[in-house]
Amino acid sequence: MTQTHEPQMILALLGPSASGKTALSIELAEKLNAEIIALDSTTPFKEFNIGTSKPDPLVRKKIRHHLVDILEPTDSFTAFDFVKKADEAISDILSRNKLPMIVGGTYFYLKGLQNGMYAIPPVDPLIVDTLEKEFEDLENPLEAMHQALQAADPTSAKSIHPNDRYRMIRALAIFRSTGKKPSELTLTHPSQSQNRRVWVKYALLRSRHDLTQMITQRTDTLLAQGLVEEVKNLREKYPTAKALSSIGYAECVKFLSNEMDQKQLRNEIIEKTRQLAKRQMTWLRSDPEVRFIDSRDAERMVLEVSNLIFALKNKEISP
RNA sequence: GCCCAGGUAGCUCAGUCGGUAGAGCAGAGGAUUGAAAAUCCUCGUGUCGGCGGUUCGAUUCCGUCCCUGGGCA
Repeated sequence: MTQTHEPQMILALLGPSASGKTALSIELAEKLNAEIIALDSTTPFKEFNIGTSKPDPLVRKKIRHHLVDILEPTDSFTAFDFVKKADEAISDILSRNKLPMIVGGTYFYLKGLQNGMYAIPPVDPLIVDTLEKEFEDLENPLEAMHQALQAADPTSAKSIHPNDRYRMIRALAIFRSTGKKPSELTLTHPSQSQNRRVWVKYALLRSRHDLTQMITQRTDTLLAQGLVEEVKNLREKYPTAKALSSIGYAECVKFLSNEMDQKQLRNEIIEKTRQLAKRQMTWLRSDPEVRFIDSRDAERMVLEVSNLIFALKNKEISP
């Protein structure tokens, strides 16, 4: 660790869906002179507005948001794309002497950003297609897949459940495409200054009861804002857009195809969102670095973070 | 009023040729490295509608009552 490079602090504000991250992030960003990077899988897409609960343009004029509205609805977006773009945004924000603040609930992306991703070229989709076809006609595709994986990379076969079709295909595709065993790949970080970075991660904690209420409330708001109409247009213009299968959108698509009524639509969006929130909580609990806070602790957070920034600038602590 | 079909887990329903019961969904917990708002794993005791009868033993058979559908009057 050289003393010539001062540590760089990155703040993350996490929490389950509808926990109130967005509102709090605006407040914090103003007080901490921060810019926001959206940690989200659907927010990058233009025209997906209501269902993604994007901050409105007025707010975004005040506080700069990165990774929002950067892609056409039919573009693809992966964890790797996120890591690359988020890393660029971090460097950019730091170069302007501001605080990068990552806000969102897609923890899988954050993990990639913090720990790095496999340094392999993208797998040709054709390889995946071929693999799918190879197995689909067999009498027991899952078992055959697992056996193939066992032969290619026993370590992966041990850690991937025989029913986890998606991960088996991915591992086999990596093996076929690179000739390397997925279990032997190492993670590489896109940024050279990675070891200077200090991560401070907070997560908004809410009681299950409160969260359910907030999810219900938000679902009603989205519907009142015209989510169905938005989906109707998007489905006509971009029927193949991947984001149409995300929560809120997928349910509206079903509603528009008369597969459910208005009441079921509302209930299913609430249900799916709650299930998402539950999975998000599992990620957060598994990370010992995450500090859980109550939304009323915003002032304390500002103080803590300000002190940390000051300390880092004066090199009182080392990363 | 009569006839038929039902009343079993929070919901939808299997099942027990009589030995106190199990799936899907919901719910809870977990995993997770290029689709992740995706995908996958684990977790199932409930007066088997009430009361009586037969029986060593009834949720299962019989009787009766109640409730819900549907039909006939």
